[in-house]
Amino acid sequence: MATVIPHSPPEQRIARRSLHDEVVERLRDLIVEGELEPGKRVPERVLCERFGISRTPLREALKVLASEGLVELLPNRGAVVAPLTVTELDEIIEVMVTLEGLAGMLAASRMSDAAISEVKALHYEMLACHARADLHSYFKLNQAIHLAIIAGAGNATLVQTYGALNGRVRRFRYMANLSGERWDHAVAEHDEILSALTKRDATLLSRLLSDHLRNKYQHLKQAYQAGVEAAE
Amino acid sequence: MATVIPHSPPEQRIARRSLHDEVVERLRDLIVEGELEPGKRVPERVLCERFGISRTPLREALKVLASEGLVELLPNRGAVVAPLTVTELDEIIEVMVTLEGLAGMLAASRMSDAAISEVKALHYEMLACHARADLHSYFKLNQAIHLAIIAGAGNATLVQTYGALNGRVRRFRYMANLSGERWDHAVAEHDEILSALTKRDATLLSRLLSDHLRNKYQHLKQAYQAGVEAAE
DNA sequence: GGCTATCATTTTGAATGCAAAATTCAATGG
DNA sequence: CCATTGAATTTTGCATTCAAAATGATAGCC
Repeated sequence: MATVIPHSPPEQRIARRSLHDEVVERLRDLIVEGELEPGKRVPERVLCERFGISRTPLREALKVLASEGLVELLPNRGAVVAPLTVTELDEIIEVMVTLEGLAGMLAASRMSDAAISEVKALHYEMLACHARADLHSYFKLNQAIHLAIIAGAGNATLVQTYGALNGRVRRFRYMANLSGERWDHAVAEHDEILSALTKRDATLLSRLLSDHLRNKYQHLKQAYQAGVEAAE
Repeated sequence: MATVIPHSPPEQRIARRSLHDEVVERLRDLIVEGELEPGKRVPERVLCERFGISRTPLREALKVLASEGLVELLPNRGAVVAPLTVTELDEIIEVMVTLEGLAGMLAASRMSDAAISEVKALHYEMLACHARADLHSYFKLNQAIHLAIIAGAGNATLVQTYGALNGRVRRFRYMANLSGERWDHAVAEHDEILSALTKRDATLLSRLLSDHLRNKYQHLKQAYQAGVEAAE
């Protein structure tokens, strides 16, 4: 019995999109982009009507998203968009920090020059957004840079694992209203990151990426908790 | 809009087991324990009969397991038990090594004395199995020790993430026929691990756990590739 | 007036049914 | 004899249906 295949086949990805997969993706987007409020119940009926499908593929999609941690299924009581406790958030970030570190370590040696150039291009686009104070585009490019480096590690499992965690926290991370000072600091960190990547300094890149995410989250959390207290 | 809940609720886990969850678990076990051969097609019909259920909950379970990477769904062509390429295996281990390192770092400071004592007990049970050359029980206890340390990190997300990856490779890891020398070495590494944990030396424990997994896999892979070549 | 109990309605969990795609297998032609 | 084609059968994808649980509403009681 061969449990492991000696080397991977070409793996064409032409696979026709099933209705089920379509729904998983669209529903995931709705949740990740924050269009569906966390903690709110999501009756199957309204989603069916929204997507124009029957309950069977919708329920399949809900189970999948539940296993990803994006929705919570209450037995006999339907689905709710999974709320994040700060504890869970801390935990997820802790793991993501580690994975970013791994990505940096690997990407430094494995990324092609072309891929590094692309990151550089994204970086300068991001600087442009910073200069224009275009927060939304800045976030998009920021994410793109991080995902590019993760992908640059050449480890599909890492990409997938990171992606699953990222999906759970992205909603929260977009909430940040960067103060000018913090924003400048984040940009400075990104400069260092790009520099380390260009020099292919694995240890440094790894540390910078980990620290960057830790810092980003630290400030996000402070801002959030200040907001909570102000609201009370 | 509160995206994050300030602190976590008691979170009672009395939830009645739905038929769907039951099937996910049983099917996962069948795959992880190697009872279903990788790469083999799994017609819905035979699984339905095996579990005595209809296709609806079974199909839901298949989608979930597909999202965990344990089965592959070929559109209109059913499910196959996901085969592991050596590339994927390398990737998964790379991530698991990192996560073990994180677990060690955290567990060293966060585990309770009682939890450490339990690990110690498992360790000595494992030594007994080593002495008796009881490989199967040894593997079980080995897994239990690693899972206990991962759990000792006090990070549910880490447990879940590690568990998902572990499920994909466990089948393969059990295949190992440890040579006497390698087995002795693994036991020696475990001694060091227990010592570092007892001393709560985070850095050391982290490094030992990472190295241990890397070594274990390295040898497993060599043995496997030797086996493949011998079979040719 | 407020609270509980009972019943109607809605919603979920799972089985069944139906159409489309894939697989099987036999027959035909080279 | 082997390859190819095409119908019969099986299998999958999704919709529909049915039963059980939960929700909401109304009436009765304190």
